[in-house]
Amino acid sequence: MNNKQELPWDNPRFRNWVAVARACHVLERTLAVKLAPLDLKPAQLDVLMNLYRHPGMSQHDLARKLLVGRSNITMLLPQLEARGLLRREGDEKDKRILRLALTEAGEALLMQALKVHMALIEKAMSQSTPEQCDMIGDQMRKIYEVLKEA
Amino acid sequence: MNNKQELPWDNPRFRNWVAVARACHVLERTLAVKLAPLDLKPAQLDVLMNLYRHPGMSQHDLARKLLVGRSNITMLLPQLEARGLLRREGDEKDKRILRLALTEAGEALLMQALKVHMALIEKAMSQSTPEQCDMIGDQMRKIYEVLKEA
DNA sequence: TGTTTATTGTTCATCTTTGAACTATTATGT
DNA sequence: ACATAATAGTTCAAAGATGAACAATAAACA
Repeated sequence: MNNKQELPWDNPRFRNWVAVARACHVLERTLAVKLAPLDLKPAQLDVLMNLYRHPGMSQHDLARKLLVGRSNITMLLPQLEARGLLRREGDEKDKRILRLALTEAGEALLMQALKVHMALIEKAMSQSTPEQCDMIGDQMRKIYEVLKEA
Repeated sequence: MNNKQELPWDNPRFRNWVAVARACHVLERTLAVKLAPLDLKPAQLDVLMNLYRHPGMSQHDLARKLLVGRSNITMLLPQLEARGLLRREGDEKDKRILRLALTEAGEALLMQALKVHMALIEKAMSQSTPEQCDMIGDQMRKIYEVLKEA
């Protein structure tokens, strides 16, 4: 009669992870709306953020950071480059590599977008104490490490 | 000289949320890989899960649950229906509405997929104590509530 | 009742994302 | 040096997601 295995919904880990996924999804969606006035999408913001923190990175590095395919980057960058938000220049030693960096305009737009992003996250996480917030971050970093190489 | 506003990366809430988003992303990606043998994608699994828990729901309800547009559902369902995983039958009282339900085959496939999903989540969250896990879930549900109506 | 407004689901054009195949370049191993 | 592997980036076709416009139906209300 035991045709129904223990159902996932009875498992706290499952239920709680579903909540994580849902929260992520709404926040991403909301961010897209709030970013629209800047004519920027979340994926593009991710690019700008990474280039700000790691100027000179290659497209391959960027793809790995963003957890997307290389071709995705290839399709994504020309739009941003055409808007004068970033530069691509070939590495001198390794002619396969394109080094990426923000322009002034790119950095300026990033700062505007970060205000929006920041405000949204503040609002979302305003319910958590600093300790809770850090604990969440710690756990999530562990999850990332566990799954990264799986 | 204060040309750089306080940078988001100095803000714990920002850093920690980035970790949440990254963890979500890898888990989703990993799930897609592990689900491939069943010829099922995460989005399709979401559909099956919701129909299992809420049989008879409409496409509109499903779209809201999944946080996607109605047209997305319209494009998604025929594939699953053609595979005999679910039924769509018109509501008798309101002829606009299509009521959705899993078939036996759909339920069977769902159970297989849930094993995979469950195992992945167990692995990911194995580092957390039950208390931490519940706390994370509670916070995420709050975030969802805060953003849902924003 | 009859008219207006809302809701459900579909269609369609557009944009994104993806992965495989390809070119060019560098690294490795004999 | 030479052949073979691996790597960076691009191209392209296929699949997915999105939102606006639309048809059918139901609700609200005069």
